[in-house]
Amino acid sequence: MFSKACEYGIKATIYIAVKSMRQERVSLKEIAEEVDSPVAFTAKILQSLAKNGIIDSHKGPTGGFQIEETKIDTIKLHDIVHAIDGDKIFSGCGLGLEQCDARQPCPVHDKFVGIRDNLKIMLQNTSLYELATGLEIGLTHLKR
Amino acid sequence: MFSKACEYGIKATIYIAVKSMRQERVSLKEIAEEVDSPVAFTAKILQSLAKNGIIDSHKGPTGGFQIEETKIDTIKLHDIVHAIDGDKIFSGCGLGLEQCDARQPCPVHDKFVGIRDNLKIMLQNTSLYELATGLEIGLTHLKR
DNA sequence: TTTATTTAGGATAAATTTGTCCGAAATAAG
DNA sequence: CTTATTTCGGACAAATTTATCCTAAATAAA
Repeated sequence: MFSKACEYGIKATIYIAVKSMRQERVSLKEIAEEVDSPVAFTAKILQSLAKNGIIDSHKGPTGGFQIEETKIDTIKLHDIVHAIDGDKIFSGCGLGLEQCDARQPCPVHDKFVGIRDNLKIMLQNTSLYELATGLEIGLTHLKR
Repeated sequence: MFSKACEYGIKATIYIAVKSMRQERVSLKEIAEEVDSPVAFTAKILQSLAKNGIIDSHKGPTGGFQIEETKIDTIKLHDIVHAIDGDKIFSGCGLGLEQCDARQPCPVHDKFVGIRDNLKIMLQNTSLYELATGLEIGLTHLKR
């Protein structure tokens, strides 16, 4: 469903959010450990999240990643996925046709659109805040 | 959402079904043309569909692919996807965790399961017959 | 100012998916 | 039986995704 890059990116962002709610900055190394993801690859993903304004990055000693606390509940899962994978998940024909819409649909158009709308709505309605809170209170986990 | 292999496989199967309803067998070449897919790659996909009993294949002159007419309305989109991609679309954690279930969920577990159940139900409820019929009466299309 | 630490970013490599090529096997028809 | 046609199946190649490595740039602290 999601690419590996997205999986790592979502996990990392949630972890950063939890720490940010405690006014703590986290290093790439710590993130990769806590999220069980390859360090260098995770670095790339965090880079693109930073470029997209989802997270803040700081170089040097005491550097690391963090998220503005006020942003944590405005950021949605949708924003994270979009920053990493673009909108290819949300657009395009289910069977790969160039021209496919309600007027000239492919055989699965309607059914496919329905599912994808569900996905999009879910992503747009899920806030980073609720994901981070669930993790912080031990309701959910990020490793293994 | 679907792999390229799946996209080609679904389109090919629908096309074969339409022809089979007219008691016609179709060659790989014709399928690839009508479905706008790479010939050799399509051959591999048809091979695995044949091995999985979704379609029948016949070698030699007048050979080609077809689907038992009685099967056309019992075959579901789910069967095609499953034959090509296995059940990796239907199982596994949304964030790639090894252990993730209702008791020890990842942060997106519940939301993800909901979407995937929708997808599964849709695939299980969509028959090859309805897809083929829609194409035959010109309601849908497979090219471009 | 120097040093240690941390992210940025480019080059490269490994793995997977997508796609091609070609000879073998089957089989219908002359 | 021979030939032409069609799928089968293995080897190979290209493209994309995933992952690593290394140097540069920034920056905090001694």
